[in-house]
Amino acid sequence: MSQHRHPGAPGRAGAVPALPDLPEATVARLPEYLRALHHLAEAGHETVSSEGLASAAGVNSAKLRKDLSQLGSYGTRGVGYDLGLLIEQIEYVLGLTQCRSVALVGVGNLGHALAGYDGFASRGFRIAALFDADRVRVGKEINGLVVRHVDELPRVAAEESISIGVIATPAPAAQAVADQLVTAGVTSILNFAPCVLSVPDGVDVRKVDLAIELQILSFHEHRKASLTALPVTGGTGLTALPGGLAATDTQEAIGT
Amino acid sequence: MSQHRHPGAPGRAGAVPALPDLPEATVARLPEYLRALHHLAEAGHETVSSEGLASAAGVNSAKLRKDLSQLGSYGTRGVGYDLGLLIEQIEYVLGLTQCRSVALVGVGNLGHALAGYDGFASRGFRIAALFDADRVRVGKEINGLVVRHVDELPRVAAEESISIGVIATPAPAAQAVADQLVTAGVTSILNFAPCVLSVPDGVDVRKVDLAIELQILSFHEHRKASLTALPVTGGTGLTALPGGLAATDTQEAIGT
DNA sequence: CGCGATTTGTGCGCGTCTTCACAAGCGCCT
DNA sequence: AGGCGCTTGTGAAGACGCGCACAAATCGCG
Repeated sequence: MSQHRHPGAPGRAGAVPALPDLPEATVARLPEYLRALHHLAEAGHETVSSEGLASAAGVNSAKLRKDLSQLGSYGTRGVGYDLGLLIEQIEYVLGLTQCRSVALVGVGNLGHALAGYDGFASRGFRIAALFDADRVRVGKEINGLVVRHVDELPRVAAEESISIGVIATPAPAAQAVADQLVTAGVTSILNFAPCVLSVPDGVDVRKVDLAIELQILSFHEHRKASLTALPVTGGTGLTALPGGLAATDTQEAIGT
Repeated sequence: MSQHRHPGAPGRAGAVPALPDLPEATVARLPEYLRALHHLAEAGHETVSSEGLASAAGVNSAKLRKDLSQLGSYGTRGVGYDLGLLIEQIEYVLGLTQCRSVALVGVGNLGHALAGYDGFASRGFRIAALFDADRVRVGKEINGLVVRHVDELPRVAAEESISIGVIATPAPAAQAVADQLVTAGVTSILNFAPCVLSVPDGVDVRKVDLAIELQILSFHEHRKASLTALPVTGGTGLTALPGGLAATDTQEAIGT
């Protein structure tokens, strides 16, 4: 235990070390920690305490320590965490040590923006191919990539060893595209179309629906409005706090 | 109890009926139910069972019933839910009976796409103003709206009675924009910038980070790859299911 | 060398969310 | 009118996640 044991250090060749089955909530936060770590590293820091990293990531420090402890013991008591080591570990666990190729289907309004989004490349993702079903868009060049027809998906996916598919088509076309992606061997899909995708077992689907986010905010607006309408109920109401409180990720400062 | 009581039917004038304090997880699913309901209504259905609506929304039927029961009793045993009534109720709870005005700050790559996204208008949101700090972009017209300088935000926000602010700026500018939005009286923010926002109490912030979604998928890819590397452990491995299984919202079909 | 300051790692209690299973209620058919 | 099948609404139990609080460990300094 005293010896630093890297459960899955990149140096260890072959024999994948069976990732330690992290809780889903932890996995969802690791990318945020990673971003905060890179930010701190660029600022010149060598180490960081759980408190410092937690505030940079917008989470509770105990939660952060518990999350990191699930990756192994990479901190030093009394000192904190070594930035380089921690970045290396999280990137390994997230599978970012290899550059992953992404296929983007649907270069309409949103797809066009995604194709040009530089946040992907900077995180180790390479948009390897663009597809669309509209013959008008096929052949157009976006950000150095030529839009291909979606029928070419199986062939190109095999050539480029696509590991993630992004669906940015209208909702009616999304299921067919998902089927084609699955047939082409893609086992992870990020879906921006506002619909439920049906995929076989073993395929991961994450959905991002921009309108849903607004509707959730709308609910909270509605609730806040209904509360201020009867200001008698609550205790002191909105007591103006110091104001330095950071809202946690996708969570409102009010309520709890 | 036998009498249908609408806790907050839109007909009831004045005296906001104190929304019944829904669980956050339920609120996050209501928009998905709403979308499925509209879809079913367009298909000509009058009523729907919890099973039918659940599969259309990609969730467990028991969960759906519990979610809807928190709004009140709007189903009929032996029959199901009345589409029209349920749509009306959910829209009321989510605060969608009034059209909400949205201010979009940052009309770069992503912001440009958001400004042209028709999924907002169809859900009752009106993009009322566009802002940017770059003088080059100010004055440009996008989708019938003129881009204004961000300094005009306070004045315009008051004129247009903005209720939600969307931040689509680069990360370094996001905090300053958030501060300006808060100062202008906006209490709900949707943040696309990859950074943590610090806002005073009472302000809701939801964050959407496209790169994080990809990193989560990358983790699952990595895990799946490490599992197939040792095919002895699991039971029968990927037993090809009938294939009609719907993946639940932002949740993978594998695992658990 | 010892001690105190500091920080990590974690056991534990609590609240939330999910799921099962079933009683209660409704409509239809005979 | 009565019974039967179907569906909702909900109690209870289990799983999961969160945050406190503290023991264990490490560094620096006298």
